[in-house]
Amino acid sequence: MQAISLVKQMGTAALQALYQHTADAETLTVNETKAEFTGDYTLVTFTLTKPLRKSPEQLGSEIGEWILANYSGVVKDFNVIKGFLNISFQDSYWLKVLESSTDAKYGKAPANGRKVMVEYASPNTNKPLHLGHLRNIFLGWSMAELYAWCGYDVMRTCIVNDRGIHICKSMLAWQKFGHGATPATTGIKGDHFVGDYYVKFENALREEAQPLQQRLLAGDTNVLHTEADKITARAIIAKLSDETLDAESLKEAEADLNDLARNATVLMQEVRSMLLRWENGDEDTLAVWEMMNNWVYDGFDETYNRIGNSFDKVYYESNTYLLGKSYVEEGLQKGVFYRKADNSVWINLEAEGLDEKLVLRKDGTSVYITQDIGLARKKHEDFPMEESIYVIGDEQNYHMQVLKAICMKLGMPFAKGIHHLSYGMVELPGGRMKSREGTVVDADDLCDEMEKVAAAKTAELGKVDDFSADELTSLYQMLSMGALKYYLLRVDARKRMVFNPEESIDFHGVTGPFIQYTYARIQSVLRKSLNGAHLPALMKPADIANLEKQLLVKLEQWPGIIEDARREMNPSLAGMYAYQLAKLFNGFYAEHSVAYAESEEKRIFRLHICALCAITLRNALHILGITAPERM
RNA sequence: GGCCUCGUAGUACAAUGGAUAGUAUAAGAGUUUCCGAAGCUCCAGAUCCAGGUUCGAUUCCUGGCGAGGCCA
Repeated sequence: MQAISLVKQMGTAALQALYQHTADAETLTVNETKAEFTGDYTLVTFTLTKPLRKSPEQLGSEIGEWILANYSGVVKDFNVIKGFLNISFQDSYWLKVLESSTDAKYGKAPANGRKVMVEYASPNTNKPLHLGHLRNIFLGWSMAELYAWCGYDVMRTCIVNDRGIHICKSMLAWQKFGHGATPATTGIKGDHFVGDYYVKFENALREEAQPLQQRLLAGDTNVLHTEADKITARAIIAKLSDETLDAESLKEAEADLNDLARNATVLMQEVRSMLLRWENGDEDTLAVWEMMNNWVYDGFDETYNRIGNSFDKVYYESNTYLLGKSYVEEGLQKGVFYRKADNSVWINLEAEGLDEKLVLRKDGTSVYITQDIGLARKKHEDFPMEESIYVIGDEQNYHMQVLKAICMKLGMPFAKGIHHLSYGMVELPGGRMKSREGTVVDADDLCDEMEKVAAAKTAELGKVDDFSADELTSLYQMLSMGALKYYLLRVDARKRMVFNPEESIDFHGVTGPFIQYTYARIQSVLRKSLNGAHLPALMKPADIANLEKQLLVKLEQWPGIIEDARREMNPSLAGMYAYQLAKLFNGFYAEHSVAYAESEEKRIFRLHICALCAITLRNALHILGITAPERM
């Protein structure tokens, strides 16, 4: 049992025995004892004063005495300061932790027979991956690792948004301006190649739309094709001349007018007609579509490969976007959905605290949520999981609430297990990334940059001058990814975060390389001390120094930390833990010599501490998708 | 307009309602005859504002100010 649970258990037992007071262990407050006080763990007694009508000090003493008497095998001593009962454990309790020092999977849970699916990344095929995708991918990967570590059968999946108006834009631009160029003929990575044509399209569109917008502003609505658009435009134009309008509304109105102009262009007409051809299965259109998407996938694969990502199963929207419609009929029959006079289909989620939501348009086409219902069902047919995690940005919080609520109402068996791992956007020091302003940080560029820095720092220190070129490449990969992944994962997933390029390539402080360094350092000590031999059997030391004890206490927490991280879907807990452990180890290492310890018992004892620290650091990094190098 | 997040040192991040609110970075000063100095040690700085609940509030509630997002 984890020490913290043990203290809670002792607490509840004491309350029962002393006061016949039944308390749930989870209601007791137990913390690690602060460094300035004596003790390992602290039970807070303030909370008990009201039901038991005793002073916090009195409760502390009485419970302390009782625990000392009844748990003498575990508890060595206690002291009471105000409402804090500080408990010290026997050394033997902490020494037991080292029984795991030869277990490479210390803290890993056995298989529990449960299945979980993690969906993440989910890119569009019209743009290369960027920094935001990286946070998403690293989170998804790490969640999968956390679940696997906790004994689950995990499937990593991805839904590729490979159809729709956006990819048609790239296709049209390529047909118009590409002159048959390919990634192979130009030497440009496939996803960037296709992305470039998307940008070319947007530029051409802007050029065509601008004069139309000017004419609209001048009151000439004849540039529009439908009567409805003309009416809308007149309303906007009237609004624009309203001098009482605030700046924000003015901007909105201008944007609306701009949309009208864009949609009135020949280019947009061509794109829409291309989408129709695609939907009707036109062979030529499908051929171009397939060719260009494959270029993109080649590019994505290259990036996935260098960042160490892979999926067990990839879903394509082009295969799944029609699935949801079949559930609309089912929903209507169950009375969960209802049809309005205009033939559109809706669901009322007001009882769930949400709104009325459209699930089928009046023309019978599905909306995003309908497609998502279909995919959710399909996933469960493919892999009957208890839990299904969606790693998606927090701008889709509402959408995901709706998806879950609808699946619940439809009585889908997996509905309760749907979790939205909602993460915050990555921003730059100057604010949000904006493609129009060219501030989007490209994933490939970023990886290149990180590798350069890793190479430069490694060369500067000159510790691995004997490495081969391949070994160096592999090391730079580990270090650059260590820095980048740790930087993006150390922050609570739910929160917005700022990506500062300068800090992200720092190798000091709370960083991946700091932890990697600590690991490599321990490995070096173990190599030299053991000289290829096995770790000698643990010998009980005469005493345990403070820094040694702190390490044992920290190591003992590992299995609990990782379970917390999984349950809270927060990999940063594993990241923070790894940093704290590395930090503690470095402090210990500076103070105590391992190889030249004061006695043979101490030397072997410390070797065991080193071994378990190394194992735990390596495992913690592994869960973050980071590889720990033997030397660096 | 309706709904949802978030406001902590210069900056970036921590803190199940608990002890003097932690850590990193940026600045300065130390530290290598000995296991890896990408390390370690020392030295300062913060809870947006106003109320409320509580023995105790960064945390919970109400109002304000500020930032971001979603919906039509």
